[in-house]
Amino acid sequence: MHTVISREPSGTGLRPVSDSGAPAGEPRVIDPAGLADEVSTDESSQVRWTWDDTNNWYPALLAEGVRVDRAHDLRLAHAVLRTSVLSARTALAEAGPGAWDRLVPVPPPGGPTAAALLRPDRHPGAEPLFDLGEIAAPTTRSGTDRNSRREGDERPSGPDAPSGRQGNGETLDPAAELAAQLAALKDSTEPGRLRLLLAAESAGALAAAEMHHAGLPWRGDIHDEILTEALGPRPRPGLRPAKLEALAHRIREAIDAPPTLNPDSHPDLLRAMEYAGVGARSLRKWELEKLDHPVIAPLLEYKGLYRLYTANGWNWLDTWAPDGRFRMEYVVGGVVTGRWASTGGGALSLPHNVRRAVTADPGWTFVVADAAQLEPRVLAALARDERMAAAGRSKDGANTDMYAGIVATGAVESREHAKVGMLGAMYGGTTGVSAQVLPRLARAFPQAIDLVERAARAGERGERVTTRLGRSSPLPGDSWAAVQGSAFDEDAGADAQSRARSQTRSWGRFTRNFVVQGTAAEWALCWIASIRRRLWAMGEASAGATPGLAPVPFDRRPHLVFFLHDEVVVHAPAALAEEVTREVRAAAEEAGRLLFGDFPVDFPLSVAVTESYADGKG
DNA sequence: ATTGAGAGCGCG
DNA sequence: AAAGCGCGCTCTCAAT
Repeated sequence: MHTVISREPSGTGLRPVSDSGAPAGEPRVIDPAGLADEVSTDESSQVRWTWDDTNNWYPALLAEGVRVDRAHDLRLAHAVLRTSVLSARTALAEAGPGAWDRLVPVPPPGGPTAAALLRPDRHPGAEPLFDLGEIAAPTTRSGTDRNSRREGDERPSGPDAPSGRQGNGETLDPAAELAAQLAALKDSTEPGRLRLLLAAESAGALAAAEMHHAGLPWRGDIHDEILTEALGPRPRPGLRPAKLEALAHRIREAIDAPPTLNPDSHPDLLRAMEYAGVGARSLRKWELEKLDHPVIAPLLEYKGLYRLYTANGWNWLDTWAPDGRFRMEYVVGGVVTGRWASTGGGALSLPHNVRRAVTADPGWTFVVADAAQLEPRVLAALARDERMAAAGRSKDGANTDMYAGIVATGAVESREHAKVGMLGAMYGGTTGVSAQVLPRLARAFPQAIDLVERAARAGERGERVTTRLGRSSPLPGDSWAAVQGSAFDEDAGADAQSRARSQTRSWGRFTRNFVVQGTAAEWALCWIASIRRRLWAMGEASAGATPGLAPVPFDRRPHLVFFLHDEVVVHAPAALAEEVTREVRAAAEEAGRLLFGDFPVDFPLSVAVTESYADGKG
């Protein structure tokens, strides 16, 4: 049972729709302010709340203390059904692109991204889901404060935000779209897989909104301590931190450069180094490390600290975690493979050296869980390669390292060879150790290697490939075909041909990786969907909720605070850490079964219970 | 002043 | 050791 929530001229529309897409009751229009009550009283009946974009509705509900169990995000679902080969022969996919294809993700409210997206110059050709015309235009930001939070950034959201109409005047009819999607599922070649994918995608959208709402606990004082220790005290605006300034001085001395040399200017620095005879042809870390010259040590140290200062320094702290929480702006399904992306704050590349600032609240703790060697295990299951799966299976409950297991089969000599060999197989490596051991892996695990090879060949032919649950890769763009075509011209030069060949192989590497990375993303989506359901269920009893009274909000129970491709962080009352650990492990088993049924593949986790994220593996 | 590129590095 | 997949972010510099 679905309830479609929509923005109507006279209020918020609620339409009951059966799983077949037929109306299942009288549509109603309610006062937008009453939506939270409506949702919370209906939550017991297992309704799937259906809306255009989760971020248009859910943040406001969370703000009122209402958690949603199940949802259907029409924008995300449409994107999957539009491109999946499993639903290619359905009315939805055969219809031309429409308003639902032009939607862009709605940013979570209250953050810098929401304000930035209101600028009319963003996303030419695409329209945000809210109507620009009805929202006061923010003042244009200057370059220097582009990343700073400001007063007045809040935009209307949830029931107050117009969602029925787009900026270009096209209308979105959520009920009609739901009906089209349910029909597409029914008519697809693998309804079960696609249904699971859409459910997982929408559950992910709920989890992302919840993680944004709760925020990642962030100790600004510890972060400042890390920075001060590494860089010296926070400098006045426009100046370098003391340690960076000192290193800049040493760099100039080592290459006899004038005090005006700015080490941040790559061309200038490279020229000065050439003049001093350092022999560097780039400033890449791993190339500098090969050189022997007095400038190398201070330069490498400078680069490291410079990175910390510019990417995760005091400005970052002010912008992204000013109040003890880092509120990540996840973009669910933001990567072609189905992985999440993020905007702002670099949430998905949080450097290890600042993770010490991620500290649990007093009386609470983190459960940090990481799926060990997720992608090779996914590949083994995807290819139904029993021998590779067996290499990764845990013996007597011990946490088996899959790469060690591969070594134990005798296929390769060392763990390192197993690792780079598998990575090369999944990424399409053609050189070095990875290429050397590939034939041995192919002999030992023919099914698994064959799967990625076939995916690569398909991509090279310009075909789509598809993940376990049905997410298909995009077709190469028009310029791809143009380059291919030009290689077949009568007068095609050698470089046109080699360009075409290199492009072909490159797309093959993309599709080769797509099936593995994309299926791993689906496993992870199922994992967090299961975790969030389990945490909610266990929290009800343990949080001391009283029947008849308002339930304890999700962020006063064990709850997800971070998700990073194959890793989660749960923030939980310390006393519940063991129970949380059990549930997180059970969720991993459940995810494996959902994707691969009874195929005997293990997805072991490494789990740490810790006050600080820095202690949770690395 | 603003914008787009290239370089480089962080994460999985 | 620095190839091969997927991202976001910040810097400089040249073009507008």
